[in-house]
Amino acid sequence: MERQRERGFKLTPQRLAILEYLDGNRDHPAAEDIYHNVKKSFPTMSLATVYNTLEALKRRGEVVELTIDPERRHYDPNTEPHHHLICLRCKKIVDVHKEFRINIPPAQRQGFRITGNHIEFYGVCPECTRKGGVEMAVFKCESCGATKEGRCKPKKCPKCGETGTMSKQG
Amino acid sequence: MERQRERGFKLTPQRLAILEYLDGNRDHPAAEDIYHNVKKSFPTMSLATVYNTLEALKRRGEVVELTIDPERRHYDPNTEPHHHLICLRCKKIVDVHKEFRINIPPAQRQGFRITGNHIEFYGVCPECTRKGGVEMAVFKCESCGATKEGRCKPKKCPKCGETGTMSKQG
DNA sequence: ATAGCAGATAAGAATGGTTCTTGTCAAGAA
DNA sequence: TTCTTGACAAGAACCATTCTTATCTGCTAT
Repeated sequence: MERQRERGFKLTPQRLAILEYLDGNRDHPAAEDIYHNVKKSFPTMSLATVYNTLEALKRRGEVVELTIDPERRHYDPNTEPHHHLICLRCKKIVDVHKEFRINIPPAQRQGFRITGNHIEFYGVCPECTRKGGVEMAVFKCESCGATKEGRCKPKKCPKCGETGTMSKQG
Repeated sequence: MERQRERGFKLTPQRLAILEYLDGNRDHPAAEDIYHNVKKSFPTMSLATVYNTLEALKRRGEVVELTIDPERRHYDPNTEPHHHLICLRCKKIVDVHKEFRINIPPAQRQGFRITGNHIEFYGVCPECTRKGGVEMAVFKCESCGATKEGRCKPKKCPKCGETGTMSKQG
């Protein structure tokens, strides 16, 4: 990811913190995820700044907005064209780094000038497949103590929004 | 589309009106679109009823929810697996009725059990291509009088929400 | 330097699509 | 009839996102 002060994009400490969190991140975080994580090392960070920065990065093509999840938008710092695998159980999103040569015949093209495509593969991730049947577990947040029932460990606490703090309860 | 009273789904007049509006509709309407149009012939219709009905139809697999547009959810009464063409200018969504044989190699599958896929083709629709350059026009709603500037005729009035009421202003 | 400008920030209000709540009502069962 | 169930309308609540406002900071030209 470019980190230069150029074309009216000022690299402020806040933006740098967001860029650093995003850099190499493969979790497709939502704005709130970014906010909560960057806030740890930058307590005065505002959610509006996260949105502003994401908007600027989007315009500069340094981040891609994913509209896979109807609840919230997710952001992908990986801007090379790629596709996504979506777990229908735990809603996890993972990248697919393979080019598929899909040529849509002119008859189906309906006059459109096609410039790109994106494939969403739906399925069940290995973790959820393993927990296969109806097996349920309770997960507790180490940070705020909230609990949640589910088949897979939630990436993010549904209460306090922290990521990576949920662990399986005996 | 099935129109039978079965498995706890009561075919009330409201639901019938929604089903009739949806049946054969190729415009991928949002909940608000359905609400405004059904309201014409059913003035007491509530937006909550539209959402309830869409939820019920979704659970019964009679309608598919599209999360292509980050602004609002769109509903497609065409439940056969198909793909979509999206105009990046006017945000129009049209169906692509062709099966693409995409087999994702096990190395890329990352342990997922794949059950389906959906391809979004991005491009520019024929209407927007025609208006190619920077040409802009003003469109006025015949219903509420609101005006909007743009390259293509908006399907829906941004103010009153009626569809098909926008026409080009001299 | 100093003033002035442009863009960034924090805080919180506003927006708007979706969901929830409440009270009412109609249809079918007992 | 009375009970139960589900649907309805109206509006409140919710929550992700956007907007507004008032600072604040770092440039630039005077």
